[in-house]
Amino acid sequence: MNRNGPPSLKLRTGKQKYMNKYNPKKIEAKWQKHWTKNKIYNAKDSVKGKKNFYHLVMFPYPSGDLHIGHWYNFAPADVYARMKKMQGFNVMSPIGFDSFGLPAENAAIKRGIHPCEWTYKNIETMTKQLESMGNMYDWSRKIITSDPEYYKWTQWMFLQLYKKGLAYKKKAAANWCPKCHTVLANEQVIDGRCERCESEVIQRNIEQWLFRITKYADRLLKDLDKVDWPEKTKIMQKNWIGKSEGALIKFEIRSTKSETNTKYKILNTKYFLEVFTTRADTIFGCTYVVVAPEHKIISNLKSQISNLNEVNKYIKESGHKLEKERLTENKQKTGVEIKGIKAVNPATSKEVPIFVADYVLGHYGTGAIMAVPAYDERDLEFAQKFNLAIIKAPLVLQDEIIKKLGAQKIINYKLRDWLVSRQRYWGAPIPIVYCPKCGAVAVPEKDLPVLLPKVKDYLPTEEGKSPLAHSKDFVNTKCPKCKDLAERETDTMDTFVCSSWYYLRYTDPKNKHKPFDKLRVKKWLPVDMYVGGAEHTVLHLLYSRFFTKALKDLGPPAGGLNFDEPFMALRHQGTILGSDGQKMSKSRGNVVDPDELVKNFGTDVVRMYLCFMAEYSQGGPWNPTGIMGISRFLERVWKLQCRLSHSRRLCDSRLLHKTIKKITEDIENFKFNTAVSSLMILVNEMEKNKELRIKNYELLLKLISPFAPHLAEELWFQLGNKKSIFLSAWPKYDPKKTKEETINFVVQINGKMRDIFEIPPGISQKEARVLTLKRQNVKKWIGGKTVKRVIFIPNKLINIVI
RNA sequence: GCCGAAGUGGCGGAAUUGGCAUACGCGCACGACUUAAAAUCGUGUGGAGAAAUCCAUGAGGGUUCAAAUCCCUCCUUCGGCACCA
Repeated sequence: MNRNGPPSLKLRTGKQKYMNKYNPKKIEAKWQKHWTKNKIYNAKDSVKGKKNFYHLVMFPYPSGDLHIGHWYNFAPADVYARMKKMQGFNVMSPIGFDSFGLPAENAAIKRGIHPCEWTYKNIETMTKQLESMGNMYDWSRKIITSDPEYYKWTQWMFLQLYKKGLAYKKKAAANWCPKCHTVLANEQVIDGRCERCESEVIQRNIEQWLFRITKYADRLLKDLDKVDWPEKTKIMQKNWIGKSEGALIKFEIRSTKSETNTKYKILNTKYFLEVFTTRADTIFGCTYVVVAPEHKIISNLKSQISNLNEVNKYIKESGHKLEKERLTENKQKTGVEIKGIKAVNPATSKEVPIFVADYVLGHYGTGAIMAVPAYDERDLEFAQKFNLAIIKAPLVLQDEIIKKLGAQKIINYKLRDWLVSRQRYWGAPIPIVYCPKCGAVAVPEKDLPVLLPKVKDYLPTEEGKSPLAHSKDFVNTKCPKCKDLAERETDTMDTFVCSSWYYLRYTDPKNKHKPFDKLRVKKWLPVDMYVGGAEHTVLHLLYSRFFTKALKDLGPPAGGLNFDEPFMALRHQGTILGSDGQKMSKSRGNVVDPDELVKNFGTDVVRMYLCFMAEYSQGGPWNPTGIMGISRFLERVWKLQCRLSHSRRLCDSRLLHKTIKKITEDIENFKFNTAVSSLMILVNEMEKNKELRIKNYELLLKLISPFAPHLAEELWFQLGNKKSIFLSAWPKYDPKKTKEETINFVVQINGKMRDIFEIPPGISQKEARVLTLKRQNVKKWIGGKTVKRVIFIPNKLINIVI
């Protein structure tokens, strides 16, 4: 250890020049090796006398390059984890790779390399990059979601959900990306476009697998109260789940055979059209009703509809529309009246026309609405276009009318079931076999994993089938039940399925018999602190919460978890922009390369600058010269060693205690920028004295160690310590010493600051007044005028109103 | 359109139960060291003014002894949702 430097700093005091130079490259490599060798960051499942603390960052996708955004997520998070460790927690901070999924595949296709090779090569590169950060990861728990040892259990999870009816297959319109050749979950469609390639998404009828997340809508909403998450994120999830309370109201249908006959009659078998509304109070103003194109009334009553051809033509046209067209801003409302039938407004008993229009959504509520143009903008627009009656009828009491009409109160959610099948190669195969006799059969658990074959032909196809469908070896199998010839499901799972349970696997990454050991999970979960991007608000974060709840409900052996929220606390990092204030992109040429920065400044400088440069949740533009400030600062910390002495002279014990308090609280609150600033103030102060007590230097090293772990460790050992600084205790402060000895007392005249002087704490208003009025400055400002009023804030200020 | 966050020196940003606006850093200027430069160290640095002082936290109003902070109206930027009845 430390063969090149002096054996110990203890003797180097006073005039002696520091002999060794701060060489980040050398010490960073040295300590990274040392930490790995001594496994100081490997977490044991329990340590006597220590509380477990599960610290988690969102695991990266192996894109092949650890960019500055990753650094901004991981480095400050590591500062937090290191402080927790030093505060005496048994911290687990694992890392892995979310390696299945569309983007890897697209990139692989672009470069003509097999997705598998591409992915694992990237994992290798990124592992090295991650190691260069010097974070306190427990590498022994590394997981890779595309490893059969991992996706075996992803498949197992699917089967548990399937057995409980939480996974099901159905044929229905789904979001289809024509470029990626796959269906997408609702959450993956942004502005009517594919979130990956930005192609316009179209609706396509395809057989697909879904998870019944809607069953958990209410709990997903309610349990948000249990977690310490950014309010913004909670609100976004709430909006996404979209709860609304309303009523189902039945409109009876009357019909006539001919268009000229104006008399409508009740049908032989009574038929009711049910609408969902949150505004039952406006029912007297309902002048027509609208059904969605896919509403079953059209086929059910087709014999009664006199303009069936026209209606069917409209339905066909609206079905061909792009999802985007249906939702754009220049949405011109379209529709067709369904002639031959009328609906009866149950409140007024009047007959109203029925329309089919695609501004009503088939999948929400009952797919039918009562239109009240006087109280609803959308209905108004439609009514104006089609010349329909607009009646501003007085509102009635909601509850009373619901009762009177015998309507049913219900709750609706915007949330839709999670579509998990993908017609792509690079994912975990869905473990289902189709048998001509037995139908869909789950692959027995003992036969898992269903291995993803390494096929040459991994390109996606337009026909709506996974590339796996071309692999006969894969498709052809035997029915697990009757042993007859059968075929495998060829779709793979959405990568978000893999990431919905990875935080559980970290507790038991090598388990061959179970996805995880329940006791181990109990020791670590729920996650104490989760740090990652806000872009996952309605995807990963919602899905993981669903998984946790489902696993809890499933009970043993699948789950039986004793918690129903996976992440108790959550923090988001902001986005780092290029120095031009724009999003970083290769075409703009404003990309910041962290490897280059590490090469030039060292990891510690990069870590600390990321902490310092902005408010963490905010982020902001990269300032290429700002990093110099941190580089200089660490250099100065290094050089402080030439001032070391055994003298009992303290730098300023109040400042020391105040700094400990400030930094501890700032890190706890993810205010890394002001924590670094406090460190700078402390160092500025220490530099003012010629001598620095070793004890105080050690304290500084501890405070700086989460930010600049390598530098702190090096200097810590140079001082003669034999154990890692990260095994030492985080400094504590004396609350008494964080208070000022004297107070800078502010004098305001008419609310403006005119004087300031020192007072001992705790003096009374009377004393303060006397002292104040004696001051020359104050006399000048009062100038013989009458004092009308005096406001005194103890230990702060006095305001004299004249 | 709806929901949310934000707007402070030349720049990144501090300051929030209302109480010294601009901490800390970058940049800049001057000085020391140097043959010189870099590095380093020191001093200064919101604007106007000779000064006393005045003016400044997106704009305009308000509440208050006192407002970056609270209220109202508006503007701008960013993030999310977007025919969900």
